[in-house]
Amino acid sequence: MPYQALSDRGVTHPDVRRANLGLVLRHLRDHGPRSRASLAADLRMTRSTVSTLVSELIERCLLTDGPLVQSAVGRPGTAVELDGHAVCGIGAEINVNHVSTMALDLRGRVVGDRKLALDARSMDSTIVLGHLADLVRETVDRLDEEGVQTVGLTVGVAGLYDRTRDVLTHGPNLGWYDVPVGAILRQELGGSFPIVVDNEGNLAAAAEVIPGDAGRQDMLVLHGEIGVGGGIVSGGRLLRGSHGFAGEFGHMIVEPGGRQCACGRQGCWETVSGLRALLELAADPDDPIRNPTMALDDRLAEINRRAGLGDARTLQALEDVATWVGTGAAILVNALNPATIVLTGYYAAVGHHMRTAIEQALRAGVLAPDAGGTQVELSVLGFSAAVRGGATAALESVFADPTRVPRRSASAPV
Amino acid sequence: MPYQALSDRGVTHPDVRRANLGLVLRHLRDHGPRSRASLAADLRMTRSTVSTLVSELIERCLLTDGPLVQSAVGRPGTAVELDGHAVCGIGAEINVNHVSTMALDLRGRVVGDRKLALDARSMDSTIVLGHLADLVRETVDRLDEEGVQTVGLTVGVAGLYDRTRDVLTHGPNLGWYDVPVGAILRQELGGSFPIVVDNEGNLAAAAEVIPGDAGRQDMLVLHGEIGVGGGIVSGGRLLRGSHGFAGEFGHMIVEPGGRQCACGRQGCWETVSGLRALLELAADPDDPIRNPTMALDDRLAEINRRAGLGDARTLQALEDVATWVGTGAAILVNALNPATIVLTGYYAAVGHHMRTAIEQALRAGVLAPDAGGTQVELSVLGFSAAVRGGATAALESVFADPTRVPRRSASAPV
DNA sequence: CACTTTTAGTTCAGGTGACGGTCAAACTAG
DNA sequence: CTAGTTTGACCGTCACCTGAACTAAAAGTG
Repeated sequence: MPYQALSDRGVTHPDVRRANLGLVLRHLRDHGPRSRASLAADLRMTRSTVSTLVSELIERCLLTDGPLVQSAVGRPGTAVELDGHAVCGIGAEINVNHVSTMALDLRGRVVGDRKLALDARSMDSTIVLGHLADLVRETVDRLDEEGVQTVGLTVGVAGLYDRTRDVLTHGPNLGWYDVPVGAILRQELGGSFPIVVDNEGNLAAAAEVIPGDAGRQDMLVLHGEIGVGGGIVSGGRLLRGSHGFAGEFGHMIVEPGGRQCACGRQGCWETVSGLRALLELAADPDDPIRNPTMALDDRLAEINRRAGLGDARTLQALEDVATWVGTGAAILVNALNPATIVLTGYYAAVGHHMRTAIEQALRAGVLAPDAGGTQVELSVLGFSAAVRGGATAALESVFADPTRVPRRSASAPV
Repeated sequence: MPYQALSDRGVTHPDVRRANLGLVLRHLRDHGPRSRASLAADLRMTRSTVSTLVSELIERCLLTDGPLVQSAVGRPGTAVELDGHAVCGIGAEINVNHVSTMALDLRGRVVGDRKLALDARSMDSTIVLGHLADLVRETVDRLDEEGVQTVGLTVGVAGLYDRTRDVLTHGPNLGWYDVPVGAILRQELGGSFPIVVDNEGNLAAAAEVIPGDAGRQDMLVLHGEIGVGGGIVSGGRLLRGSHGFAGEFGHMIVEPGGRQCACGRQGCWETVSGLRALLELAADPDDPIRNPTMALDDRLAEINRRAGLGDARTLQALEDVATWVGTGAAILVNALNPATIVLTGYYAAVGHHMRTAIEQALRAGVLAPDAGGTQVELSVLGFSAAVRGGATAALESVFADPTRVPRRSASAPV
């Protein structure tokens, strides 16, 4: 009989410890550094309990004592804060024209950032994954020399990733079908840290969660490039669906009998809200912004420039596309009632010219008054959202169970 | 400073006890009666721990010793099973033409079922709620005399119920706007058990969850009547959205510029997939099945009869509507990737004639091959789904924390 | 039939870890 | 300098899970 994950198992005393260690760690992440005494007040624990928890977290190099904090009267407390110097999580991304990695420390700071340009379509998948493994190995080894332990790797791929079978079933952009990405990478990199593979859009969505921000716990994240995708966050957690295929918004049919889509269907949302629709509306075929060899950032900058100058055609194109974005988003808002819609990808770049029309279409298409209170925001993460989300997901395991990081010698006094 | 729910608080030893008591209770619910020893094996706890947990649950009248079970060799164990005789949860529903309640015991058996016909539109909301409170009070008092304690009431209303403000903001069917249903009922009924109000469609969706059935943990529940609504279940939990407005599928615009909807928009899904669309396609205005005074069940039975006899117009109408149901469902399946779509309301009644066309439209409209593995099923709960879901939701609090039910004297030996 | 084996359920000592009280330390206010 | 306040460490107490020992009840064996 194969290993079967039991639905649940009994809670033991070490579980209590784990839960409380995680609670302290997450509280410091979500609400910033503070003294042991205020931690105790916030978390309704006794000061003695917090003291032992904090000292254990310090032994595990996850916290450090910080500056003294004085509050009105009494003995000042010593603030404790997250220690970024012991562990990191790594996020990676496999795209058509590059593979890249990003390492984040416990505080969410970038401590490693690699990118390798390649043409994935012309190469075998194992070769591409080998290159990615090299990038990861270099990052891990370098950080290891600095005493930083890698706690996990989360890889984002463009396509349908079946999490139940751990296989990329459909990666049309990469030309990959039924590739067991996770298994191949685990073989390449060994088992010193867990390796998880997920859909790129889902990871980018996860990156938009801001711990402690109520408006960022129920989100619809819309990612626009040539294709349109994204993710759904509910109660701070990513909604993946039964196989992990959730978030394929681009192929919702919003206009039956509408424009032909690359997927073979007609009227998919991305045919009217994707980057191609915007470019075709905004410019003639010989216009430089429709030159595919030009860098995307530059083309978007040019669109912004023209819109800023009041160019009628550009503004109209942005408005038309924005109306479709809002119309499609309204469908999802009726179903999901998110607190926030976060626009990423090219939407984030030119979104300030689209926002009004999006919000208008949203109010028109959502049953609940005022679009059910849903706010539209532009992402500030840029195109690194997916790798950042991957690294964050890897770090999440430490916040969930700090005992995954081994105890080291207590802080050596100098 | 008002009471502020802290994001989290420390885990204490009594919490361990609570968690383990709940674990045992839920395991018996999900997997059926079994001996203490097999509980220990399933939950990875020691037999001694299970023994104390079980005896505490018996003291709280939530479990009883059952028959002996013999397995091959060795001493037979005494199975323990859920005891239905101590507590119940109550679900209620406020509809245009009736208010109703249903009480379920811990095993999910119906121990009370009341219904009062009334015309809600012609009455003040407080009067209607007074009638509902009477119904609930009678049920609670009767059960109380039998020694059954009510642990909670969950009320479903048709309309947009804002869970953050605890107010029915928009109830067009009832003609209710900004009615604080929860507060009114709490005043009527006193505070002896918690009262929660939720959207009817959401509760009906929650009722479709089958504990322990993997295919019923990630669901899209579609409820068809004149309007179309439903709910989303993710990981066994209802997705409510930031204000509780999730699940308003009927007003997704699936056909821009399409048929006029009662909500004022054009092309809403319910204009092509609701009961009215089916009736108008299937029969002329003077046909008895379009007679609104005739009971809905009878009209649906007549449609089934005609379809069964092979009537071309009826079959074509069912197929046309089913194609729209599948087309709209495909939009949501792309976004959510549920394991199962459960059809309720009139869909459940005539769904066996719609299923093929729905599945075909689903496969055509979902990016993932084979509709992402999503299965279409017909609900067997009928029109009582919402009250049943409400009662289940109320009982859930006991499964989450069995210590909510007080200890009584140990089983009196006769 | 007595005896061994196997499984079930209870009892009790032991260990983990949170709680609560005490106390020294460190600061402010008068 | 003294009184008052808050912090953080230390320690006894208590809740509750674990594991070993023990009894109970069945089947199999000679």
